[in-house]
Amino acid sequence: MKAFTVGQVARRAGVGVETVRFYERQGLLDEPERKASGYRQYGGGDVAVLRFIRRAKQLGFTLREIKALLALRLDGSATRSDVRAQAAAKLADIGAKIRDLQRMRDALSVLTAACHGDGPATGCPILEALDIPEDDGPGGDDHAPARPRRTER
Amino acid sequence: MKAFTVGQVARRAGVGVETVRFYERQGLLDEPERKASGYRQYGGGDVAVLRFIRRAKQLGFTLREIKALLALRLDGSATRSDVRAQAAAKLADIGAKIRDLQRMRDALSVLTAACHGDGPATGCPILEALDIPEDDGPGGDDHAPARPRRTER
DNA sequence: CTTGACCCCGTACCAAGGTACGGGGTGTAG
DNA sequence: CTACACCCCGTACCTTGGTACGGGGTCAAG
Repeated sequence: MKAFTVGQVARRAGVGVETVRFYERQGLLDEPERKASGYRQYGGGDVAVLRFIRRAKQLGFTLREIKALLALRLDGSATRSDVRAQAAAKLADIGAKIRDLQRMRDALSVLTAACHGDGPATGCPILEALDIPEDDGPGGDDHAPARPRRTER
Repeated sequence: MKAFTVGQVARRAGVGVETVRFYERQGLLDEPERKASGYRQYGGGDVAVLRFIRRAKQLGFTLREIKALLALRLDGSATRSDVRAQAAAKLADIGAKIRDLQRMRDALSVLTAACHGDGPATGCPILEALDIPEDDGPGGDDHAPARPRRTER
């Protein structure tokens, strides 16, 4: 029977010892058996779980979501469509992030293209585009947080 | 001379009062004049800076980077290419993030496509792909952190 | 002069995902 | 027996970008 210490299991999974303890505290990894000395004793399954966590993290899942996936894995009544639902949600999530970033990139590259030459930074279109002149009109309270507010004195 | 209180400047810029104080602490916003009572007094330029910060955040700049951009804006010796350099770095940064997310998305959608039917979750390709069998070979210490380590006992 | 909305300050707290520290016990090779 | 590496535990700390809290002062209207 192979039994690993926390350091061995960490090394096999490619994470740090503190991380293993952290995952245990977060409920991602079951509390292992202990030796008489109090040392944690892990088996091959624990290495698999740690690697699972690593891969899922690489796919963009949060620890909270990974915890749910691990629960599905052990839940006999869970179906594939449960797993697919998680994956689809994460795909939507990733897609939204990609679109956000693409919008940022496009806006910024337009600005960068408009900024040529080597004059003083003061007139640079990038800074100018950011530097919005003060809109002092009477309806100028755009984007104000939704909280109690008096009329401006 | 228009002088605003912190609440007024916050409302005009579309941020919270606490956020204005926070930006001041972070050095993004200069410490304003004070009235005898200690109340901060802002002018139109401060509103512009706060709006600048908002826009730059939308473009994906961190507060640290925005601080640098604000410094460039005021630095007479800064050139447009200084600004372009910042923008280019951020573009590279955003591009890298997009590619990371695209890789995640592709990997996950391949898995999702492979998981069909409605059987027990146990056999689902998504979970199986994550659940890496233990590679117990002699060279099996991949991805170990670079720190002092004894040979495995 | 009271009320209510606003302002002051410092400090604590939130999410996420760990990392580090310090004081102590264990395990084993030499 | 002595090293030395490893393990235990709890707690504090880190990053980013704020948000919340509590106790107190200020300002303008009624």
